[in-house]
Amino acid sequence: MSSIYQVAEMAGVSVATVSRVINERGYVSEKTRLKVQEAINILHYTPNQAAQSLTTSSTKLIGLLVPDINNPVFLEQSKGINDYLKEKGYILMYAESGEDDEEMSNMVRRFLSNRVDGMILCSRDFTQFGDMDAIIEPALKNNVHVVLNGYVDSKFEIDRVGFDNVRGAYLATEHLLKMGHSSIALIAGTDSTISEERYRGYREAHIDNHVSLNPALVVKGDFRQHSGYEAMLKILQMNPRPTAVFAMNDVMAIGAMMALEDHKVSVPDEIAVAGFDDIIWCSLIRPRLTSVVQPKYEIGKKLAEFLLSRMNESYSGPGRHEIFGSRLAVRQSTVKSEQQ
Amino acid sequence: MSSIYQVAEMAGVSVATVSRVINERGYVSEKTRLKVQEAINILHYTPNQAAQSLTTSSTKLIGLLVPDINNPVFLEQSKGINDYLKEKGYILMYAESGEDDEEMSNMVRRFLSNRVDGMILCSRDFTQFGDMDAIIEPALKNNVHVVLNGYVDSKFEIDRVGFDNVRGAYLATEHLLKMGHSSIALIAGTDSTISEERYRGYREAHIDNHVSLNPALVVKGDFRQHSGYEAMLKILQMNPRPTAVFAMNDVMAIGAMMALEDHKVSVPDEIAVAGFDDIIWCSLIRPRLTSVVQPKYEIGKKLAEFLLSRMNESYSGPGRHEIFGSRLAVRQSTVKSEQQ
DNA sequence: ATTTTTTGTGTAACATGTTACACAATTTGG
DNA sequence: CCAAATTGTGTAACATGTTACACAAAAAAT
Repeated sequence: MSSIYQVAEMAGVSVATVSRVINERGYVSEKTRLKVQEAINILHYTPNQAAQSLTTSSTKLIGLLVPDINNPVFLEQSKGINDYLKEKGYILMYAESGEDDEEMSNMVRRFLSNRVDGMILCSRDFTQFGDMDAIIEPALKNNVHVVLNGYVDSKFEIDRVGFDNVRGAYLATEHLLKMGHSSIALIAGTDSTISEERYRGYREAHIDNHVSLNPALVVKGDFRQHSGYEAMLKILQMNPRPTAVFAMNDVMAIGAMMALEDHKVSVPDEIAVAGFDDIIWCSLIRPRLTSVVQPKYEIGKKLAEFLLSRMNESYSGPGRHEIFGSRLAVRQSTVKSEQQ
Repeated sequence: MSSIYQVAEMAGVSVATVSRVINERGYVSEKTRLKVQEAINILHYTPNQAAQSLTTSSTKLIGLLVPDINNPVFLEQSKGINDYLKEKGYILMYAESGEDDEEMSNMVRRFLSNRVDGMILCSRDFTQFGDMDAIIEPALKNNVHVVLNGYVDSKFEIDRVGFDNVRGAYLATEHLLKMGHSSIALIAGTDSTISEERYRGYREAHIDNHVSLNPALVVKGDFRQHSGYEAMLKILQMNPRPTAVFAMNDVMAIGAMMALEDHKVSVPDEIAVAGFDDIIWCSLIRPRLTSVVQPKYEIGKKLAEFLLSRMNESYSGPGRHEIFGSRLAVRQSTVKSEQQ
């Protein structure tokens, strides 16, 4: 790999001059500039970002940690982050943590070791980590800013971007109630703040609409497709059988729909189904899946925005907490054909 | 950000000793080791990878360039790459090029500037770039290895991993012919090697099965969903109307199916549809989409494998070219119910 | 007890850039 | 035409690590 010294030698100038040419800083005569430029081209020289960042102490690198790259939710969020950051000259360093405590800590350390200028951590639920603060402390103590997507109680002043899960679940449940269902099964996710909040929305909608809650209607899943399938099998056994199902995320809702298909139960005529997240699959599957719309792209963008404003110190106050609102996309899976 | 000097000072030893503790190299007494370890913990010190890579001239970073992170094909491929590389201690630097010449060149330069140890470039079709060699030359001239996913004529000895498009298209077409269709419309992609090859498979299957080709049945798309929808509208106008459609990728096939749905044409009874890539959506949509299976994950893995073998010099011969074989996943979209 | 070997630690050079400062060559102004 | 201002270039220090080499202390061998 060629270095600035080789370029300097080939051009017959000092390294300082080469640096000036590259960074277009200070005085350089046209004649010299051309000589240097030519040497650079011949050697295919590119400045070593590592060495560069030693002096400038900025790498233009942002660490992004997501639990699962394959999950459409995080994917779209990443897209929002990437679009915003790329434009500002930053480049992303992706890493997958798989909702694992240890792994998460490792990747944060790895980011620090690469001297990222900042990092964005995403998780379905940070509360599961015994001590989230311990994970991010190394970053903060070294003045590397961190923003979070999700739920945390932190003693640090940290920016977070979240989503109004209570309201979202409320909307979906209310919609089902308004469609005349009074027995709505719930496919829940793993124990987490996110699940709790979505449950709360489900609950409140019942209360506000004077429909009594039946704990027997709650079946637990793990946010993955297969668990949705399994949960639906259990629901089909129930007696009396619920006429509607609300799944805490789309992937489980889709699993549930597959179970219904396999058992020749028609959606929405016999059982209506609603999901959460509004991933792209909702419009692909038939009947199309009613779902709570989460502005994933915008959430990503906001995360990036928060981070950058911290980094360039245009903001340095207490931890901000932006909660994005919900909207329900009503589709075929909850609207009987004669009602359409 | 704390440095090795601060650790050394706090522990009352020299930087060399701290370095020894961190890298577990050379002799260090237990007592000293503990003192240093403690200082590291207090300061939350992490070695600066940038400085480290200055001396070791290895960053453990691999650049990965894909045209579109949102495309399920590249996504799964990335997963294969990531899984393989992560295990070996490498970390990925993702970048999106959007099938753009300029952008691609930029990102390669960016990778070099970050002194990646190697890079993997993916494209649907490299031939579209006027001079692909010019893009990768800076890397190769600096001894940074490059592997490609796709089609290129290069003067360099470069490893490539591809897929047998001719055979894949042949299988899909043959299947449709065997199902009794003699008039099969083709939704083609943008002009590219990939399209040419898939066309060749379509053509050869016709010839081998003694069915005459009808150029009027070919409609051009751009590999995106909407173009599949539009193409299908044109196909529906044809007279006589074809009884089957083969789309050069799944995304277009799905667009086509949506058009058929909107026009209440039943699949596969009135028109059979087959796609290419076997993305996850094939199993989500109804009827399930018959598609050519591309071992995306394995292709990603192979790319990573090729790269690493070049990097650690366990291989340094001429450019390898691995072509993965095809298989057809037959699903509902091409098999009439009474035949099931 | 002396020599040899092993263990433990520090000094200084190097990897690749940036940049403050010094100095020389031009150009400008009176 | 000479002082002042501007322009052009080099030297050397610094950023943060690794490591060869030197040297001292402790342990083992004779």
